[in-house]
Amino acid sequence: MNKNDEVVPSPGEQRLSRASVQRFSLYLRHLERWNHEGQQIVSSGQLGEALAINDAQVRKDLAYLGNLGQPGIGYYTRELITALRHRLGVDRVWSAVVIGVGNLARALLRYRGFSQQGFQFVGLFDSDVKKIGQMVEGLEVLSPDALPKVIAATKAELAVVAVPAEMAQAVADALVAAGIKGILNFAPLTLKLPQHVSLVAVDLAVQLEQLAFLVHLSPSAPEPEA
Amino acid sequence: MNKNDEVVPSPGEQRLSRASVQRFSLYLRHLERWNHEGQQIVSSGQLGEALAINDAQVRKDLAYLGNLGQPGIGYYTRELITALRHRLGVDRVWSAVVIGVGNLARALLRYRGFSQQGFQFVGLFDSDVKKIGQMVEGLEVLSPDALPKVIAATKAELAVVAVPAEMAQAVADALVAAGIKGILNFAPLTLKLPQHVSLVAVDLAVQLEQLAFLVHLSPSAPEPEA
DNA sequence: CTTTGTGAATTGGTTCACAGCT
DNA sequence: AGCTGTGAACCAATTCACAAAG
Repeated sequence: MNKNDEVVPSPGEQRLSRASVQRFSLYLRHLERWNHEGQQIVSSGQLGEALAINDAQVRKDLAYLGNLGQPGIGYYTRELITALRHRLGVDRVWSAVVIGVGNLARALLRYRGFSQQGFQFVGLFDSDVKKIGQMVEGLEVLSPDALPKVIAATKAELAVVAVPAEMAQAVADALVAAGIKGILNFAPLTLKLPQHVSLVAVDLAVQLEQLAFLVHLSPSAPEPEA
Repeated sequence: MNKNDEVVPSPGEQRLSRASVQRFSLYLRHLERWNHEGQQIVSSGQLGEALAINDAQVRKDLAYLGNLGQPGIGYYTRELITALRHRLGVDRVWSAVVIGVGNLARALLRYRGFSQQGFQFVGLFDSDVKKIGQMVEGLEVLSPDALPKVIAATKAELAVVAVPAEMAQAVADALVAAGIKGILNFAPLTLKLPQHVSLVAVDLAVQLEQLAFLVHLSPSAPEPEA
């Protein structure tokens, strides 16, 4: 089959598998640590071992970043990091608002990994009047009424929804109306969003159930094979 | 088509796709709500719409539970719930310990969804001497030294690891040594575990990066097609 | 007529295996 | 020698499409 004109790999955007993007963040984390430890070169085998995946998989993934690999050598750590950050879109600052000031929100706000990766929280909202006005991790808790103004003023593009399930869809609708571009949802329901708003959902109860299930049907006898 | 001997669906364990299990928890959540609202019958189309997936997918998934569907009718909500809970292994109580008493742990402890699904937290551990002895959500914070005893005494099978990355592998090793069967890991690293211990990992920073990436390459123009 | 259950087709993702570069 | 990049093979998951059941 000739492939001259069928699928031209346009230099800007190759097709990249949903799953490989999941791994990009993980590569990045390991690379940043190794870079920090002074390691200047890294191989697909090393990365594969760290993430417990096949080395060919790693090369396939990294090939999406361009031909950064040096045959016989490996990849230059710094170069990979730069390319990954660029590809993931984290080579710039992302502003995010957080709706729902519970323990989960506090955990997120306090986690310094975010600022290291270029995320900053620029607004904190809760409909509980007892919380409004409080300072939490350096931010004042505001009424959700202020959402449109704050989002417009800060140009926040991302939002974290950490409210009870009953309120989550209404909150999401307000966020969409205010022009937010992506939502990280922790509320245990399936949010309905217009397709131009991106969604990542994390349901902690589902994860724990998942684990229970794995244990439930786990090979209880550790096979005596190396 | 005879199916007598080729792939005998042994009543105990059919092969079930990893991905479909991910969805079982989600089906269960919707079904429980609908059941609560008095809906006695549900169709694959309804479930598919709720989770934004194909209806054939739903039927394939549910077929793993046995032939519960009534052609021309749908599924009986109660029956589905019972079967799902049984299959997921959540038709019993699971005991879990939590290591690392930060905001994330508090969020988990406070979330009532867990107890509703049959999860109970029976031990809370932190190596910070300032936290040891404190009461948190009705549990006393203990030193990690007490892990083996508590796990033996409570027969806890699951553990939630919510400690900083530097400590996580050591904590995991201690949990494995104490006989834990599954770990839900929130620390941002890839834990190395013996294969008889199950693992579910949730990395919040990765999820936020994922979202940034989606927005980064999102079709910024909402296509004017219905 | 509605909805299930499921082979067949399709799509997507992973692993293999090796040519080619250093 | 060692390691990358990638077509081909393989495996897994999703969707199609339709026969069978109520």
